[in-house]
Amino acid sequence: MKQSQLFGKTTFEIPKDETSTNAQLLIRGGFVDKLMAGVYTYLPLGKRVLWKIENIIREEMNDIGGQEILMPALQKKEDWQTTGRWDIDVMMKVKTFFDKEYGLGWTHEEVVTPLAKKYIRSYKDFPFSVFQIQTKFRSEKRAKSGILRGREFSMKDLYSFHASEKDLDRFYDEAKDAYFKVFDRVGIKDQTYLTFASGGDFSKYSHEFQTIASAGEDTIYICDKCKIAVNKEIIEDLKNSCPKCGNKNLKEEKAIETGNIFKLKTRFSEAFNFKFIDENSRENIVLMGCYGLGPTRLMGTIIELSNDENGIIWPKSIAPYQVHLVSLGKDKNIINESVKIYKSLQEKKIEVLFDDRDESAGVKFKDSDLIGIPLRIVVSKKTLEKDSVEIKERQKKNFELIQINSLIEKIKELL
RNA sequence: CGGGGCGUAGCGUAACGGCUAACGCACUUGGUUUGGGACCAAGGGACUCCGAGUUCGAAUCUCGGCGCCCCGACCA
Repeated sequence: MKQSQLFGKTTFEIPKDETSTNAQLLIRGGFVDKLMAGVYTYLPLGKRVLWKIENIIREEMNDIGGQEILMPALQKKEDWQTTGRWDIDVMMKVKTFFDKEYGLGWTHEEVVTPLAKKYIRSYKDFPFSVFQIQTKFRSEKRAKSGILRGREFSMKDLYSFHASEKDLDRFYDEAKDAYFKVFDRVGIKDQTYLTFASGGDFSKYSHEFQTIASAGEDTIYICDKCKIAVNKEIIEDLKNSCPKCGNKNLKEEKAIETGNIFKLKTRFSEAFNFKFIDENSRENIVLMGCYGLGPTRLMGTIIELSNDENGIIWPKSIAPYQVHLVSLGKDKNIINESVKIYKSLQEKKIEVLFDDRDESAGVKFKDSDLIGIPLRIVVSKKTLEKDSVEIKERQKKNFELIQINSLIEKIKELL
């Protein structure tokens, strides 16, 4: 992609109404645009990052047998009334000209349960799980912290269905592992803790995945021995101790809830009377689990964790482009060589953003740091005199001069 | 939803109740520059959030609405 053609623009000014790091950097870097409180447009750069995060999640969900579907965001009022959740304050409702009401989905149990019931009757069909990556709507009383808490946001929600509690437990653990694989691949595993939290109206405890960050809204207590944590909301129930080893010496931290998994058990299967026929030809109630992970929140969290005074530092796995090719100077030779390199990278399927703009070196370097692409390659008069280009990793201070004919090799080594 | 703050050009800001609403960034044209947010010259762009009121006169004061941000409560 040529940067001169890129839709979206970097800006030096800090948006007045944004105080969170993620929103400031995303807006300044031209990744997102705010339409209103908690509602953002993802511009080309931001959309690419989101796309990569979603794909990582998608792969891990596929790996544990999740089958991707897409459910409607516009939902039936009657189904929400069935579970008694129609009149919940986070629910956004829409009304037609003829006063017919619909709900906008903030979760999908009310769709997925009747859906599964329609197709599944026999024990032979269990277990199974379906997931989607979709837009959720929540009427937050106060949207805040940039893309960390929006009123419209992207969500991966997985729902699993089981014939026995034992099988639900098994899958629940597999999902837990899959979540940590996602956190590992997007570079925040070390800061992310499996956290005991309240179970809502479904079960005693649920598990959250809490990522340590000063921008976090949650307070958790970490047991260093077990690498697990407890959410403040239940720490007193547990007598201020680790639920695994009883350790009372817990460390308090601020954290962002990046994921949440629940054993729903029979909460929704009962509401919708979702039963199956077992081996003995008897009817049995279905057991369910649900597993949420928000790509947009994950994106914001990663920025909160990975930035410096100059901008974002994207992990390689989710950077909008792998390489930022920056040409300095208007000299024909420089332009020709840069275009040549640009084309050769494209041929090798290396994702490259080519800063071909007629801007000063200062502007280009500042923008490059702000956008935060992992590898920066500079082509200038100086480097060309030695048939070379300069290559620099975003998170490092020093650069290296490298011969143009061995550039591709070097890039592959660094990526 | 309670408390606080703020709405002026695309963005960031200025303007005592009084002249044609000013400046920087961005944008357009021409020229000089090109290794860490360059310079010169010439331009275009505003129903000062909306609606009432006070006043000879309102961006400025008053009331109401809407929006945005922060703190809290609530929440993926």
